Amino acid sequence: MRKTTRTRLIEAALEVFGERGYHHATIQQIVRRAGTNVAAINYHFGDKAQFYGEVVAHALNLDRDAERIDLDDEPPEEQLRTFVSWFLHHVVGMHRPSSSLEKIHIQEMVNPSPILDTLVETFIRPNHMKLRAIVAGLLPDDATEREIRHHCFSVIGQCLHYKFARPVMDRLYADIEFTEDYVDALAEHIANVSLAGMRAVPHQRLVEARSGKAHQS
Amino acid sequence: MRKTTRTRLIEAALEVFGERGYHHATIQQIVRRAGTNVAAINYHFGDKAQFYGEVVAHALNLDRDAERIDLDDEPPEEQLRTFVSWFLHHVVGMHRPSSSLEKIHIQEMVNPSPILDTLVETFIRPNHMKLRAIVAGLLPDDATEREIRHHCFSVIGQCLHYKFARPVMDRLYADIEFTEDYVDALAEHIANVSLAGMRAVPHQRLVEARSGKAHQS
DNA sequence: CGAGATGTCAAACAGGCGTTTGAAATATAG
DNA sequence: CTATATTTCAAACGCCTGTTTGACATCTCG
Repeated sequence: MRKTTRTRLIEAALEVFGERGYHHATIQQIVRRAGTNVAAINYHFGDKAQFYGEVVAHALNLDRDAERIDLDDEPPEEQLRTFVSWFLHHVVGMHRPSSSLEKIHIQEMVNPSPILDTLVETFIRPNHMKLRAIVAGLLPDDATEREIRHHCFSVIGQCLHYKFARPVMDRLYADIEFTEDYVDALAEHIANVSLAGMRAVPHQRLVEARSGKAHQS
Repeated sequence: MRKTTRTRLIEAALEVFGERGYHHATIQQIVRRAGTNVAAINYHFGDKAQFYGEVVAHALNLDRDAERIDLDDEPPEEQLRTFVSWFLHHVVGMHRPSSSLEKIHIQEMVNPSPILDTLVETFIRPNHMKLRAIVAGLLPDDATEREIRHHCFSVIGQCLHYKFARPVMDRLYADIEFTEDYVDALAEHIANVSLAGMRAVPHQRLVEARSGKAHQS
């Protein structure tokens, strides 16, 4: 049995929404890629917004079945390295084409649509909590919520920069090529910086305590 | 003498382009804020693209006269802390309204227009080179180009994350408030992580050398 | 003053967008 | 097979872009 128009639309829309984002993607582009015409959107999904909602829901279902990283029996440092490498390769998707859900994830970050709430709860928060657990295991036991948060954001921020700042990077340094090996090296660098930052926390507290006393006296 | 329509247009456009970005900003919004009508754009600037070009050029001129950070006689660590704090407060612009040029800088990163080339050469590269000099001073003397670059991107990436990921952060943690004090704390955190990352470089080389030998044997 | 250059404005234009329509094609039942 | 429901399609609609037009107002200077 041939694919229904409905599924062809969803698959085409996954690509187009991933490439252009919700606002920039046009219904024309989607239906052309799906081999049908604009009225099909209205017939099957109502309007563009509802259509986008169903497309994201479909992508989230696909993702549920996808391979997951598991890093349970590794030491915490290795867990972080694995996570960073996975995040850089898959979510940031530098050398191989990343999945459509991850592309939409990126698009929603820079141009949020109402669907972002669902995306955060279903996709982003679980991944964030995974990282949070790793970071909490690397920081001292009495680390505050805020400290854990900040170190998580440091990790993610370093990774995402290579996605968001690509146009600027290419102009600053014309010779960067994001081969698979280079992304591996990037992952190692980011993990090293992050681990060093977390290991330095106890020492920083001493420094702060000292300057705190200096302020008081 | 009252302001000419031309300058009123440029000033209004600086705000609107900074808020919405080039593609999302409409001529209607700009001329309404400037108190004139759409034909003025065509008369004074030709079309929207040329208009945007002159607006950015104007913003770059304004920036030339703006206050600059100078961090010559401070120790390298303090230079980095000053830079991070300045970058977070001004470019990322978290608590007080950032300048229009910096808003446009952010907009162009996520949705590049042809003007990005000029922006990189005139505004971004100089700032990047300033950071590069600081980072080079903090790394070992034999640090490679690539190492310096990566540590620069780690610093900037951590900072910009608080701009680009704000919609997601607000949903992950509803209670974050970006007061001036909090941004100061963020700046300290980012500088700490980055400095720890750079100080760890010699140690990492030992580790790599060892694992390199292990691979060979 | 008053003619010519300069600046402003409301209105219309062309093009792209999402959406709707009504008829034609296809599939599904009785 | 016939009748009914479902799905597809080309065309048109209304809306909002950026752009252009031609008339009108304002300023400049001999």
